[in-house]
Amino acid sequence: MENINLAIVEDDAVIRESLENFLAVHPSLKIVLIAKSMEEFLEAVMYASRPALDLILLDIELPGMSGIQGIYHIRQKYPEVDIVMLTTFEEEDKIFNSLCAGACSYISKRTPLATIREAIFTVHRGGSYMSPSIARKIAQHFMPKERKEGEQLSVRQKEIVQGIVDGLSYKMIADKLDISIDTVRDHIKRIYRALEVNSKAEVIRKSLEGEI
Amino acid sequence: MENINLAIVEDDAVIRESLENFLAVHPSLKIVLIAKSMEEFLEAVMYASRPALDLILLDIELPGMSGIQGIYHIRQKYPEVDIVMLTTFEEEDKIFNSLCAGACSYISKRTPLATIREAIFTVHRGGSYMSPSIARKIAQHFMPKERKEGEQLSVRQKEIVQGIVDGLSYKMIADKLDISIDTVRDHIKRIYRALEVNSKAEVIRKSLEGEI
DNA sequence: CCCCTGACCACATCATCATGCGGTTGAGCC
DNA sequence: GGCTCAACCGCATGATGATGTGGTCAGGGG
Repeated sequence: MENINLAIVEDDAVIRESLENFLAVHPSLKIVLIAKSMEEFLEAVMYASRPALDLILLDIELPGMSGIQGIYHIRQKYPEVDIVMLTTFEEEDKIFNSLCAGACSYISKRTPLATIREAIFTVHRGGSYMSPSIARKIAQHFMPKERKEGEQLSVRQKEIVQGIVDGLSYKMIADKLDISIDTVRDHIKRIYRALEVNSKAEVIRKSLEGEI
Repeated sequence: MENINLAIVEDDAVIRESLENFLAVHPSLKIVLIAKSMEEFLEAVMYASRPALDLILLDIELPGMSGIQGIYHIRQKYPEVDIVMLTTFEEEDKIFNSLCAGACSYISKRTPLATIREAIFTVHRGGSYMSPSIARKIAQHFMPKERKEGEQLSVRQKEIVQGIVDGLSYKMIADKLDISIDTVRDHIKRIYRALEVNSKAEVIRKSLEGEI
């Protein structure tokens, strides 16, 4: 029933070939393209007669263009293709840059081949698989950050912050909370001191990044 | 080697008991507490002599306090405990609210018991497991949002936006990009028109929420 | 060649923000 | 009762932001 056309972009010959050997024998998987770099991949898909690519296994550390840069190129040309990152790197910025660029799965190279294959099917079914350590980093990304003591805001102050984040002016916040604009100023002065900032911009950033 | 003390908070008797029956037989798992609501759970842990709880399986739709509210209470009292959400809901806001509150794993109730048990071990080892459909939603959360046509910014304009997001004043942006402050103003005017906003606040919010 | 566009710059004006100082009032605590 | 503290309010001043009008210059396309 499922029939998945996939591409592999990986510079390490050992990994590339072991992936190829393992995946190729599965009746539902068809490896339509293998490349050692993004440049080679992009070149190849140009000459290929629209291989109806479903999914790409993509390394990050590649010679020339990085895999993350590669994601942008792939999504520009083939927005429908699912991109699965397969890499040794587990740094947060690599993970988030990949996901922000449009990858839909991120797997460690230490993962057993059978699990990688499972992930391919999962992704193709509209799901996603993340290696456990990766998933934990992602979960932590959402968690409330640690705040220095004394950086807590009162309920009222949080209401004011919310107003700022919503793009309201002091006047509008005052109206909304039914207090004087000078009181709004007062609150904001204290908030700035508590958060050690001195502009609405910083408050918004801190708030949106979960540092409140 | 591993020995995990876990609690289950779940109001549905069928699910609760099937979880209990399945998990209890495993030699490494010890179910130290079972509750039908957050209130019952919080009551029970009060009287328990610090059961050295490692992990909690938590439902969202509970009578009384919701599971998401519960996460805050749990993390306040037991910051070290891993929280695994186990629920039928796959709405984005429930997922993200849970993760933001401090859950480190989110699993659909349709998941086979064996997989849930695996997830418990994975989480206890410092990893995380998300159901495929959940993981996909999380991945999509990071992806670049669709923009209305004409809302694209030039490279230079993006640099200006970056400056704004970083909390810089016009003057600082001008210095950084080595242009006049009036030019910065000029760029910002055009950016506001392109994004249909009229304050730095809105630009920061849009930018941080991936709408640029 | 002309036109258009993006990036650059200047000047002007009003609104909003940032910040300091001073003051009241009610809730909670020793 | 006296203390502290959050929330409330007012005033004042300098800095920054928002927006308009107008202009130069270089590069790409018809």
